[in-house]
Amino acid sequence: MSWSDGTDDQPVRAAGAAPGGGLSHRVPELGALELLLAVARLGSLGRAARELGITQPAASSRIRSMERQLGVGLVDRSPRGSRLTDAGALVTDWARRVVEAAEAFDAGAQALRDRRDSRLRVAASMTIAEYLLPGWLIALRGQRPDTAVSLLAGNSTVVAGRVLSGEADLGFVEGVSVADGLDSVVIAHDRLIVVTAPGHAWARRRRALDAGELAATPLILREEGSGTRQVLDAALGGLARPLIELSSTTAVKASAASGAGPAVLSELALGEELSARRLVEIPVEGVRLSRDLRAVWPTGHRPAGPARDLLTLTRS
Amino acid sequence: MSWSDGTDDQPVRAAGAAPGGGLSHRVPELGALELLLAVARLGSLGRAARELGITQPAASSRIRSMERQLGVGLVDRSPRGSRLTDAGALVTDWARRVVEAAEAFDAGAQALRDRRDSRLRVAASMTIAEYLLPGWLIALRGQRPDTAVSLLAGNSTVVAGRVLSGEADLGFVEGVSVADGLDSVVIAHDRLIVVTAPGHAWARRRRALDAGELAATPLILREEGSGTRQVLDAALGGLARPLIELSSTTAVKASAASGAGPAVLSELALGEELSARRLVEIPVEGVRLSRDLRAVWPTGHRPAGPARDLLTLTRS
DNA sequence: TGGGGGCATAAGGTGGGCTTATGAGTTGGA
DNA sequence: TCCAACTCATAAGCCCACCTTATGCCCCCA
Repeated sequence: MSWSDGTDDQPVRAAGAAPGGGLSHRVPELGALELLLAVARLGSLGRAARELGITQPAASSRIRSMERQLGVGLVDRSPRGSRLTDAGALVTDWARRVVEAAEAFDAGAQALRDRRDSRLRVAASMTIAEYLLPGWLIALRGQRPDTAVSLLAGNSTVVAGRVLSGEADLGFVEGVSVADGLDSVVIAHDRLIVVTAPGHAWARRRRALDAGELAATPLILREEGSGTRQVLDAALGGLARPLIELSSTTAVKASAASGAGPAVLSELALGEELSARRLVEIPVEGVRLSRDLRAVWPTGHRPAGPARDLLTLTRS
Repeated sequence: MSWSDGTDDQPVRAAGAAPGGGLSHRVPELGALELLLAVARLGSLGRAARELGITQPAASSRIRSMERQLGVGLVDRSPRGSRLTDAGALVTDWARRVVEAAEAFDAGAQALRDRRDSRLRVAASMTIAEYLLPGWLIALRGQRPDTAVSLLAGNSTVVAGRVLSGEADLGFVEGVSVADGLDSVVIAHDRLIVVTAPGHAWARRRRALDAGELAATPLILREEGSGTRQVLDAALGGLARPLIELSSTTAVKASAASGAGPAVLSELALGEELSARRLVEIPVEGVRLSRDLRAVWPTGHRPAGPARDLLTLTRS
């Protein structure tokens, strides 16, 4: 073997596409990615192994097999510790994204268990549960690690019912009206955005779209009955014309990004697509495409304890 | 066993936080998440199994063990196929995020191998390689599945050198100046953003910050020498005052989100943090915090073939 | 010069996930 | 009416990936 001295600053090298199929055969398991992050942070295979509760040989072998799998050296080993290579630093950044998504998955899934001993029972609409709640739960766990949270997801009616009946301590709903017997506070805004592929003609417009143009143009949309569709129909007066109707937000994004046409999506569902310019936002004026996201609780029973902690987190 | 009829619309239930430690023990492996997505899309365990190249019993067992692991039923089985439960739909949405991050990881890692047969050799600065290139590679793979891409990441000087020497077909750099002998086109803008936790005093300001205020306030920053730090120092005239210096973008985000103070970060590094309001943007005026991201190639040798395809993808 | 921290290698155990083989429920057409 | 085709579940067995323990080499420093 060769102890590299860790000072060679040769740039990262890399190459080629492969046949494809079976993502999990080409991407290391989550445990290996976690290990890589620990090595990057702690500067030693052994320390990283201890932190994850495995032995040093296990860590050594796992990093090595990850390097074999990727075909790239990730770590410069030396008798004084281990540092990432340039390629390793890049891979670690990409790995961090995967692990962060896994953390959000974990936070959500934890709350999806029906546990009687939970100290905070939350009811939330689908959009909020999908996009916002995992992040809140991670933040709440950071502040109050011992707070067990349970989540019930449903439409606004279900959420209101659970909160009113005391089966949930705090609710989160989207929509303009709030059921009788509930107090609420606006915690965020769900804005619908018109997007196209960067190459689309609208991406080069200088003027904002108006309601007439939007209503006259066939759009890539979620199916009728979806939340975003309802808001759009209401804003346009029930006139939205579908170019294609798709059943998942992901399919709509993919279709729009491939240039099939303009799409309308919640800004919560976009994010990386916009910053990476896979999709670009088309300004719109004269159309009310936003709705409030609200926390709700029984009138007069201002949230206290863990519910108050969560509410504080979510408010601007 | 019981064939559920798939029509019971009871809402999603869920609960509680757990001790912690060992993310990979609580989150299913990537292969299992992929399988879940395939089941959701195809509506049948068997079809999903065939698509992934495994047998139906393997798929059945894997979904079942995932349900055990998460403590939540994900799929309603019936003799006519399988549909997601409400909880399963939510879990699937979260899983999709993980798999998308894994796809970006894969696209990047593929390109990080040193392959001689690659048809397109790209050199890119770190920021671009980290945040933008994986998405471009996924898009390029969608259009030209047979194009093998190799990636070399380094600073602007290295990138320019490789492109000039013909070792790279196309380069991507950040910064104001372009080396002699290179033509370039602006493909995107890297804007630095001032962010704070939502509870920070600045989040309630009505006026935009000016250069003086920004220079006078200690900020959470990347270490000296980092790209974002250079831009900030240049914009402020070398005056940026660090409150804390951290060595990774992630650490800066975490620190700012916990309320330690204002931070300055590339908008590429933010995204979900902003839309989920873990961080909020503070408007700034009178300071030039943006720089161009450019594609570069040897003067006169306009990119052709795969390089042209990639260039087209990246341009607005 | 010995101790401690770093990493690698070798040998052995265990379990998760795969396969094949089979059975049972539902649907629809011969 | 019954068989073919689809769905999923269960059982038995195999194999490999990953872990552990035990050991050795290298380097630095007191």
